[in-house]
Amino acid sequence: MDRYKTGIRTFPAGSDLYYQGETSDEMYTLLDGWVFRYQILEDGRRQILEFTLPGAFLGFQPNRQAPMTHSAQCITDVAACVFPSRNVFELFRANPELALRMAWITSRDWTLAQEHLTNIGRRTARERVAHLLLELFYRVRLCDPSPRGDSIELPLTQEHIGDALGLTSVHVNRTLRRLREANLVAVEGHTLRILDPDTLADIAGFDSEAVLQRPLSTEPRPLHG
Amino acid sequence: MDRYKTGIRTFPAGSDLYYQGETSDEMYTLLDGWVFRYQILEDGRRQILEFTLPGAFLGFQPNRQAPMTHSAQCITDVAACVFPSRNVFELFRANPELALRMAWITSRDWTLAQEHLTNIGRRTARERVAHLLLELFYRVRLCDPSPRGDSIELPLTQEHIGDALGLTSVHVNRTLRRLREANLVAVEGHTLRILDPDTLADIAGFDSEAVLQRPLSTEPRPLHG
DNA sequence: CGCGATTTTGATCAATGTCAAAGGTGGTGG
DNA sequence: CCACCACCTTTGACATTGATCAAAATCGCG
Repeated sequence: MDRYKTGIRTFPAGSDLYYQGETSDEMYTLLDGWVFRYQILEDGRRQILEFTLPGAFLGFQPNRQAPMTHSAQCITDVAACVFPSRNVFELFRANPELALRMAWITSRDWTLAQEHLTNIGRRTARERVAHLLLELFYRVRLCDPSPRGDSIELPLTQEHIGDALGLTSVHVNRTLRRLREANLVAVEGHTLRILDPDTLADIAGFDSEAVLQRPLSTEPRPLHG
Repeated sequence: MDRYKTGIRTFPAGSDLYYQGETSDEMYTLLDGWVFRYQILEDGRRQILEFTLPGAFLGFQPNRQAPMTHSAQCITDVAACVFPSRNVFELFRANPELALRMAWITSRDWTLAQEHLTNIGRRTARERVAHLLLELFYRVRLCDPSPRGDSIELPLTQEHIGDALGLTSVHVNRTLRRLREANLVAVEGHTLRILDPDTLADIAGFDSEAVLQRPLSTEPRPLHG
């Protein structure tokens, strides 16, 4: 895989890796920083589909000539490994193991999207927020297992959270306050502390197995890095 | 692929192909009938993730030992081609083209899930219903191009629609009535007629390209059939 | 014909959105 | 080092959407 990369590039916070509606001839392995995928409606309403962490693979679309179905924006400054998407399928044909990993990665993304669908479609604001915070907490932990403790760095605004959960940022604010008042979480600045993970998981109906989906040793690993 | 199938089986309407929380050692190519994938919360709330039509591939999960993250239920009587999932990865390794197709299929499912996320998260009830009806209309048409015309058979209850859209069936009913009163659609029994596709697409913010995603000839085809 | 499931409608209620304005915060340039 | 500015958070008052509860009408089917 390394042979095909065009190099490592950095992107400033707020910039987009690619845009919905345009074709993209690059793919990315996120090395450092946070990115989110999102869709925009004509009138500006925004749905955040997923927050992606280092290790994520971005920009793959099975149909290369088709315009991207979503955009991807950097939340923080980002470092990413860039690949041309020109010859993905040839590459996959030449390296079956890569195709397998791609299937694995896409499938995991899809499972996460399903959790998000259920979260948005069938849970209350309180449950949704609790669920997202737990998801991000455990995903960040998984991504960087070193800092044991009850807090992570969370570079999101309340608007990000709202757009991911189908809520307004105002309502996210009120919901977070109530969770704070119940001594379940503490969100100060860009730090999230999970004070009562069990109660929170109970509220959220959070199943860490379903959300985290680690690869098994006998099965494919991530594409890169 | 055919060499690996254990055979064609039929399932009655209302039965489940597999259940969330259990492991499954079978995969299915849907040959005839409608199926939906769904998740259930502890208290019974249900989220329908996707309605699947003939040609769909069901039951693949990258991590075979893990319990299924969702269930799959037959809406109508169903005929499906059944495969053991025991040795998917060996199979994929032996047939790289299959892995590629799997990546393609999963990626398409994921794209559809993204549309659903935006639909549920950021659209009003009226927009959601319009969007779903158009999606199903065009997908059914794509699946069976023979019956040109403005109507399709739609074997869903209003509760199915509600559970797919994060609404109650009561509200779906009222919303459908308003769409009918505006002469946009006609839903009688199990037949859906799209009377004014353009206005409807306008309301729904519906982009048929994004939802339908046909394979290109140079790129992978569906797994089977 | 009769029964269970589904659709339809009404009345009322709760959750969340909208609008508006007042604090905070961090970063940047003078 | 300070002042300013853009952006973010927080809070209040009020509006609206969609949920809930309940009951009647209708449909499909044995």
